[in-house]
Amino acid sequence: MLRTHEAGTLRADHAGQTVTLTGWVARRRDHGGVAFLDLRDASGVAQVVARDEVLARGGAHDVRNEFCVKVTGEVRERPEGNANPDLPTGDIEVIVEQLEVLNPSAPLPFQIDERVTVGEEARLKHRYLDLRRPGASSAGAAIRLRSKVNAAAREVLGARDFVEIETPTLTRSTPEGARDFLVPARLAPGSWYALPQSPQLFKQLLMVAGMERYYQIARCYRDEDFRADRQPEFTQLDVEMSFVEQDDIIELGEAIIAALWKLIGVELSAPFQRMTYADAMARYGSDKPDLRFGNELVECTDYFTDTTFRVFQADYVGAVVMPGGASQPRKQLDAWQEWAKQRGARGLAYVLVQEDGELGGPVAKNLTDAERAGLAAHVGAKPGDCIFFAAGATKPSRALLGAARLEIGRRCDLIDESAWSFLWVVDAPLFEPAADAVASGDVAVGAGAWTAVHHAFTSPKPEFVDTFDTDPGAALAYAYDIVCNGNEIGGGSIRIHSRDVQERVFKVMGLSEEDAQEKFGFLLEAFAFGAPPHGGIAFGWDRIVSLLAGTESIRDVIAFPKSGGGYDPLTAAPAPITAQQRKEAGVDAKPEVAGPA
RNA sequence: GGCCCCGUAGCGCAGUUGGUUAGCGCGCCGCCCUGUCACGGCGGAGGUCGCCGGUUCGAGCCCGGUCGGGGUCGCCA
Repeated sequence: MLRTHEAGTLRADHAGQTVTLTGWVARRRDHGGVAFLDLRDASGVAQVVARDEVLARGGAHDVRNEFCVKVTGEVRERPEGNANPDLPTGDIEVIVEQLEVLNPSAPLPFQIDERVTVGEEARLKHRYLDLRRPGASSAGAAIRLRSKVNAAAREVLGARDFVEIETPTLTRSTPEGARDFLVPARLAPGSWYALPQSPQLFKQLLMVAGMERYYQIARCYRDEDFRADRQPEFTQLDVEMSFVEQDDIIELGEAIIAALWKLIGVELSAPFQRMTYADAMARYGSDKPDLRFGNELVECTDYFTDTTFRVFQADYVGAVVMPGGASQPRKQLDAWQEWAKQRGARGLAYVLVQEDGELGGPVAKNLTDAERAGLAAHVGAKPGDCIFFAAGATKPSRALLGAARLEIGRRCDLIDESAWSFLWVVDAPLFEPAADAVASGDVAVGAGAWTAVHHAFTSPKPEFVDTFDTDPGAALAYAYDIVCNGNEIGGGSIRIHSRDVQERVFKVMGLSEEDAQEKFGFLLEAFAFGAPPHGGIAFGWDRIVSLLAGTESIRDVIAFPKSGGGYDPLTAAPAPITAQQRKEAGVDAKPEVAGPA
């Protein structure tokens, strides 16, 4: 090693020792006759003092920020009154005897200082400098935490005899949910690999292979539009087990999550709360409710069952209360309408509960005296509150109210930011009407009236095995999602292992025998050879690390993230290819026509 | 793809109703400084105001378009 000690580890009991440190000049305070350098390495910072002959020989005056240097000198307790209580190494300093510049630094594109704010674009373009920035909330600290998170998960899984197995990243395009990234196959012009959206099919094959307990910290690829919490390549902790039931996977999931949160000093008590999908939707208008605060939706359909107000003559009427919302200025209430319209709703009806208990707002005068009399009590509103209503089809109305609940939680400061709320959402429907999926632009896998909510290999719960194809709308999936503070951080299911059930599921989805063979033939064939009952789960690793690190975005926990549009500001990828590359890749090969168009 | 916000010096930002030479902090360069710790002092350099077009006597500012970034909804089993 070029050094004998790490800068951040020096303490008063090192006094008298001659040490050699290596690192970067974090800051210099040059007094002419004496110069102080803060020398930073990964362990922290130590003050280095250069004086007299070292100064005279030159060097110390010329050293600037972020020069990479090697310093040899004696550790000394700082003179009386000069200790710095803000630094772990503040009691000591190193008196330079030798200073060697290992590598100078060009002027920096931005300052490497935890106090200075720098825009994300600049930080990503010079990510290696961004990662060099110190501090507990720095990007570098998040990346280091991520490594510990990986290790903790491996420890839990290793102790339970899980096998870590890598699966291909060049694979076949299969109709899952998202758009595939495609890679041209040079040796088969006109044919393409796809990057996996997840190792789903491979991990099921590994169960057929008798591995019994598989996991992988797997990179996944989905070619979809961007969001703050989305990257075109992202990471899952992917797990699959044979001979298990839902409770086994849930118990394992809780053990992993508990081990991760222990890293940040949080002791979680298992088992976590469970809630049915139906409950979550009814009470929170979301399949991933944030339980750090209450303020639940209130069902009002029955309350208004005989109403004369036409807006409330709907399949569903629900409400959510905004505490203290009655005092919002008109402009603010109008802004809520805009907010609702942005979400595709017509608006957001509201009633203001005045301090004297009278109801105000445009909706109130459309209600009968009897409706007005009991309304505040029915929804649990107090004088001074605002009641928001949604009426119409059940699903979108609840979604709107759920979004309003979250917005109210934020605006009214109802969320306990120090709390960790974990829950499992279970008993989701197995299918949804394909019309819903098509209406929302989804690409239905099959041509049927129904499409899988989770994916086509999710088993119905045992009690629906006989009836799911005669009454698809009622069937519940043997699936589970884990939710933390309103974020879905993982989800999985017990898979179908029976040929018969799988064929019936495909049939409900309108997937013909031939289609199924064409798309998943290799999996179906594998299942013919004594496939064991199995199930698993995948955790959204980036989001989990982001929650643990307390960062706004998953970008902060990825070493080299992409910015909007899938662009990498550092390498400037994606980039054009040469004509030669294009020719070799076979990108322009004309596929053979399969049949009449 | 829809909607909203932002592009001014290397970085972070200000710039009034459209009006003379576009400012501030940090950083950068030079000189000075022996106990600082976000050291300090003096001096200096650095700008096609994202780009194209329009309105105007005159545009950083107003209008249209475009590119880039961020957010949000759609989408993401």
